[in-house]
Amino acid sequence: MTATLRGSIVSIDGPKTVQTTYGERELAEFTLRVGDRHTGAAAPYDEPISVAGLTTVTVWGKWTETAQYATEGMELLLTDPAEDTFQGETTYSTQKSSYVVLEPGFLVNVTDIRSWVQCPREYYLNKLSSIPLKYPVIKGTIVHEVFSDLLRGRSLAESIDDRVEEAGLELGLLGYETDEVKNEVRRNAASIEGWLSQGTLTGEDDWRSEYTLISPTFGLKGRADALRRGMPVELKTGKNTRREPRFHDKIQAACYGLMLEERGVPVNTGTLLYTKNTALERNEETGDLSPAKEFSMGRGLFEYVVRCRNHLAALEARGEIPTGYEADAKCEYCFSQDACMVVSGRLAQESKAGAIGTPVPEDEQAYFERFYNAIEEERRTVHTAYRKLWEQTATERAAEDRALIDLSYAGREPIEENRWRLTARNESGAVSKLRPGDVALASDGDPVTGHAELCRIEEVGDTVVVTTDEPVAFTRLDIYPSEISVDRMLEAVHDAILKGSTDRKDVLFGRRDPAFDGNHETYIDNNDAQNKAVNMGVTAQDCVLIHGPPGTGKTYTIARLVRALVDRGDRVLVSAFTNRAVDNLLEALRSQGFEDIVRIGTASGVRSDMQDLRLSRRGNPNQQAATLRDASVVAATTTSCGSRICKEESFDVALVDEASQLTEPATLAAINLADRFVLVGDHEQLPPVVRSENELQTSLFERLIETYPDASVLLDRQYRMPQRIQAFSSSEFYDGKLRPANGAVAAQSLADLGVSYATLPEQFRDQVVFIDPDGTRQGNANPIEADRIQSIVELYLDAGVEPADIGVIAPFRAQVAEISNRVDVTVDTVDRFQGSSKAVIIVSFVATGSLDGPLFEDYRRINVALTRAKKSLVLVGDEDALRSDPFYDRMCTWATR
DNA sequence: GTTGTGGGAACAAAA
Repeated sequence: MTATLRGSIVSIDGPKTVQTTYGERELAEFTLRVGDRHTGAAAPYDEPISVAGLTTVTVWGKWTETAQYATEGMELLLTDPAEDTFQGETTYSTQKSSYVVLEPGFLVNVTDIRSWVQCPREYYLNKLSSIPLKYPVIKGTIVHEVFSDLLRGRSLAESIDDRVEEAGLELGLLGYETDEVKNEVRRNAASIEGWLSQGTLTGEDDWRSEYTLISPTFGLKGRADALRRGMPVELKTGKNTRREPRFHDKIQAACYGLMLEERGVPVNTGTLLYTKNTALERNEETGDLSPAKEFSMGRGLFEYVVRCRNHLAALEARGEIPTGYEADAKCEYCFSQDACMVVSGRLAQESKAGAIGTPVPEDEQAYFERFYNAIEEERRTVHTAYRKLWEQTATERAAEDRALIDLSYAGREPIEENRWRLTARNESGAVSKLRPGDVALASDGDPVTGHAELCRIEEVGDTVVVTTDEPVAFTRLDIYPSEISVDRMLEAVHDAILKGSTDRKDVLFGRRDPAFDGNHETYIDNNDAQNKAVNMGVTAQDCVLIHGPPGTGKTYTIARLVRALVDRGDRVLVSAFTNRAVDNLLEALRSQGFEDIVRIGTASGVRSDMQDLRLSRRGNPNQQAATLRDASVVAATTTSCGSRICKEESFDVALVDEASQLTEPATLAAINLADRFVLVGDHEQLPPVVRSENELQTSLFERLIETYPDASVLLDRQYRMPQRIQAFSSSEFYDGKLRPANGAVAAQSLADLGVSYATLPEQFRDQVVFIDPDGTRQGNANPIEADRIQSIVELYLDAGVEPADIGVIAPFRAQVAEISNRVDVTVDTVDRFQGSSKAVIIVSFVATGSLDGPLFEDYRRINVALTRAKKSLVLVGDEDALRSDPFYDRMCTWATR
């Protein structure tokens, strides 16, 4: 147990030089505010020191550099501080065993520390563009996987065959053949195998591969390639014939060493495996044939790592862009020099390497900066979610539905691709936000200090089933907050501004109206707006915005448009935020007889009836690559559009559905890949999902439809709701322009299902009904309201409505659970109901007393709820509470007419 | 104070 002191910085004094009994020494003083729950929460295995009010912390020696980049308001953590009493007050200072950590809540990846040590500017450039599709990278990944397989006892030949085949698509896109790759991997792997077998002979080695480490104290996370006798081992596919490992390679291993020590295991040795070091590459100085280089690591290296991390975290907290001057990088040898200079040149940034080219216009620079900051703000909210892994107790996390705890581990079985399927029982029957297909953290009870493995969920009911690379006897499953969408957004903004054409940017920045050119034809003969939408899509030179309110047949229209574009010879990218929306669109396309589609996505993300279109990464390189390249339609989520596989592709048109639910950068990820784009959405329905409050909340769809109304078309005829139901939505959200497509739609009722209104109580004989059950909100649920909903569902069932035709919508998951326990029909949140509909919809408002809360404040959410019903709509809520808000007041008036 | 989807992370090169 190590004591820690943690607080927010109130003031900073120093660094300064003072005379001590040991001679001249540097010190800096921080005044900290300690003890507040937010800044004072320490890791559970540490002993937090609590101090009321302000306290002084003195840091000595090299820790004083912290004072140079720290600012007031940042958080500071001191481990194992020396306690002193000075003028009656307790003060703290660093001693030999202390670490000073700045902004411990900002989680830095170990690989980011590594690149920061190479050059801070390199770290920044890596954030702007992920590792591209390049052969050395793909080969490196394969060698890593083979290494892991060897540690798990798999045979070399089998592993190489399997792992190379697994990378088929990427290798194919790079123009590589399986055999040449296998040979090269074999050469790398042979040296590892030889070295490994030496260890096995002595029988002393105890191996663990792919070890996930999270550090609450140092604000670090990462996955070590392997541990050998508890010491970190890192694999490098390159060559290093010098005596010493490369410095930044050592740093990477030292990060893992530091995190292992934090868990109470002393670490003094690191190993780097340079797999190109074969007998042919004998070290000239030492004659060494081994690919392995051991080095000793200790306090000095660990402190250096922590100082680098502090510097990085401070710069991020201040929102500054690295210049390269922060460290002593040497630009003349740097492979990234050109990229670095281009970015500095185009964005008018200061950089050690210098700049080339002319800056992009000022409004583009400002745009880049605004979105960069907004995305980084979003990143910090991901970090906050991550931090809750250790700041909250298991019980607290379970109570907030962020984890399933107290599971009983039930066993494991090996499955394909060298993975494991693990099973546990959820005897308490607790529910959580975790859903099948999610990536989660499976642990032995503590995801931070215990053994944890990243997993993918297959099943979460009474039985919990996950798949992992390494087995773990798991008893707990936690939500895993991933930065991937944040990373992809940043990259998309970078690509749009720095690599985008002037034509495209003119439109994005409101400098030129979108152009249309070509002859009009009839594609859809019974709906003018839909036909106009297809025509605009076909004749667009830049972009089209298709506004599709509920039930207006937008999916059908899009599918027709895609076919028209392909008929003309265009290659089309079809995208949306969710897998569900992408698959819906493909369903419409296929129902129109179109099959020339490749679906990109994970096996668990793609709907089962679209799996036949899914392109596996595994397989023959040429074949997989040709399948992708020859497809005239490629479909993927916007996040997948930012993957390195999709980024290699180019399209004539990108068509993005549900575009109003996408942040602007996420939309860019898709449209960056095409010459022209079509956005389809409805900004009167749910907006993008973001945690931070900034420009990410407005979709590109919404911004452009306001800038270029002439490039938009409103699908104004809806096929879903009768006149009575659609009236409120039409007048409140669509200026009264939304109308039923025809008389039959307008007049539809339960009678169409063979249900007689006469069998329902008088009150329910209207298509819109309002019921006030006099319930009380308890937390996010309302049990009395739930009881009433149960009886209403039974009324409709008794009248002859099929269970599959009834849906219940509630604003909160707690109420969804409450109602689900009572009825046997679909019950879900508004957010999850968007895109679907039911004959009978019952809406539970939950709120009583007042309508406080963002869920009720966003009227678009209600628009979604009210427009899901095809025949009958029942609103259940506290009329007094609802009438306290003018919008809900109008809703009640409409419903109680 | 609340809703929600993505997809794990780390993969290379060298004066």
